[in-house]
Amino acid sequence: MNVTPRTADDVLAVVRARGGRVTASRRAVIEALLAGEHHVTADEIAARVAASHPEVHRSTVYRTLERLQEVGVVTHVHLGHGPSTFHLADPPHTHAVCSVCGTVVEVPGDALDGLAERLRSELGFELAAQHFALSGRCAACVATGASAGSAPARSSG
Amino acid sequence: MNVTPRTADDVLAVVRARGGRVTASRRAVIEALLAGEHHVTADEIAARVAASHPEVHRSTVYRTLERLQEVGVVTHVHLGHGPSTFHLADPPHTHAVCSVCGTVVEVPGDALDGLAERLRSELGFELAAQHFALSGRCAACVATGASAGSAPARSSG
DNA sequence: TTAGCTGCAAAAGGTTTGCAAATTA
DNA sequence: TAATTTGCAAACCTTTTGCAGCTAA
Repeated sequence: MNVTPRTADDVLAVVRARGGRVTASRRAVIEALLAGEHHVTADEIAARVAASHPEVHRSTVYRTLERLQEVGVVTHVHLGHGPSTFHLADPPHTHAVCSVCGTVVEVPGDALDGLAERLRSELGFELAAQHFALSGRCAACVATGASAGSAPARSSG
Repeated sequence: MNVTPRTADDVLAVVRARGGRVTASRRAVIEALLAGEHHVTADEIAARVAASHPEVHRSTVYRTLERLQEVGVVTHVHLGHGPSTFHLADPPHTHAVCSVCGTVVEVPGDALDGLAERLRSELGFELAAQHFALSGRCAACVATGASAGSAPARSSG
């Protein structure tokens, strides 16, 4: 049932179609999502929104993100120890996060097909590969021999 | 370098071998880990510890868990939206969490070998499959047709 | 003795919630 | 009008930190 709208109006149309209401706050959140990098935290979205709409409260951002996920146009991913990150629903793909330097690697969409197949046949488990990130060490850190220890990279100090 | 001790004394021996000190608090935390289910949150550990050692503060639990991870006898996994869960270091295996009912499925250790191989050859990425859980729907929920919506199972209300 | 632990209290994120006022459909 | 949505403030939960005293080695 997921769509992949590319404009704020598209997204808002879906929201309205599902009985949600179109408001300035929501448009602002959606635009922040459209303008953002691949992975944006709720806090970053709130900051972007605040730039043009200082009135919009963080709680509204959270509630809007929740609604957008219900509608199916937004997804969140747990990239690491920090906060969740959000992005517009995209063609299925997975993320792999380096536990040393925090780099996010995009994993080809079909890389988990075999695993998904096996989980389904052996355990009846239907994999949703987008919801959680894989963890490990990126090529650079493997080369350097760097190790994560117990204090992996944090987004902020 | 990871070992898999099965008694508190074994674990404490490793701690001492690494320059750590053996204390009542640490023994209590380790015993809570030994007694616990597969996946235990820091809070649950604190509760167990408090039963016999009311003096032990939550912060001590966290610091002890940190130390035990440095030593390599404890691991933590992000099972879902909630807090991290800890367990004694075990032979490598992965967890798959049902986003509907929260059931944790143990995934055979070699199930991710193919993926790991591919990540390594294509991206140079060294997968650490134990650190994050996979997400999806378990056999039961697939059968029922249940869907996660935006409010997946929580561990506590 | 001395480096490492501990308890305590307080703070730091990240996220949620109750409520009354404002707003959309 | 009726149901949603919002802002605000405050709470909540998990985890971290500063510090002074205690303790294992």
